[in-house]
Amino acid sequence: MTPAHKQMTARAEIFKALGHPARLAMVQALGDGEQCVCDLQAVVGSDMSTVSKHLTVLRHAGLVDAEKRGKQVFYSLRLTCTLGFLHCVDDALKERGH
Amino acid sequence: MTPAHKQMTARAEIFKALGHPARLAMVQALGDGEQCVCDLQAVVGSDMSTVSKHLTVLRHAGLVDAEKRGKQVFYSLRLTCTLGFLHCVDDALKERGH
DNA sequence: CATACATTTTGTTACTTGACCAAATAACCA
DNA sequence: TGGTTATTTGGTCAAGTAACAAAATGTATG
Repeated sequence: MTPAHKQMTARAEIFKALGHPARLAMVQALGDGEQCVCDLQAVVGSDMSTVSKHLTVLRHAGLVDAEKRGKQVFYSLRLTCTLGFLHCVDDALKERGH
Repeated sequence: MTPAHKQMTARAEIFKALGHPARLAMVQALGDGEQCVCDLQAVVGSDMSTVSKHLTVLRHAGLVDAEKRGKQVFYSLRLTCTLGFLHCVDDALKERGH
């Protein structure tokens, strides 16, 4: 694998991690500050185990950080520039709406 | 499906489209200006039919535009803010490298 | 120590994706 | 028109992804 290809693969991991509605919703929620898994489950509404797996994907991609405090695990947004790009994406989607 | 969920799904389409090394490489190449499919095939090095399918994904996501001129089809970058986010992603990856 | 609680891990199953090949379309040229 | 080039489409198959349920882990509290 060439270095250029390696770089593209590393980048793609990040986009793949963001390429799911539930994970995007969680990233957006984390824009307001850290949240425990239970909070995020309330946001996306799926099974807790499913939510946990989604968070693992985001964590491995380096998009979020996890910190255990007591019984709970708190997640926070690491790659905050994602929020800015989300904004641009939304503008583009809005335009297409008409 | 709630409107919020619908919005997340629409966003996710865009990230999914970017979640592949070949498609990212093509988006980056298009940052320099429009390119025909043959140029993009040279960039990613896969079968032309594979490249064409990748471009279909990018087009459906609204990330690129296509215009046929003569025998060739020229693709151009539509969602140019992607390049800025790519830059931020690269910075994050660079940090992690050390 | 036993129990309850928050989260993760491990199956299992259905579904989606990506690669290549071969065939189809579309535009130009002799 | 017949041939050549550029691109897309359809088929097939292996690999990856997502959901839920059940079991496992780790941490506080009675």
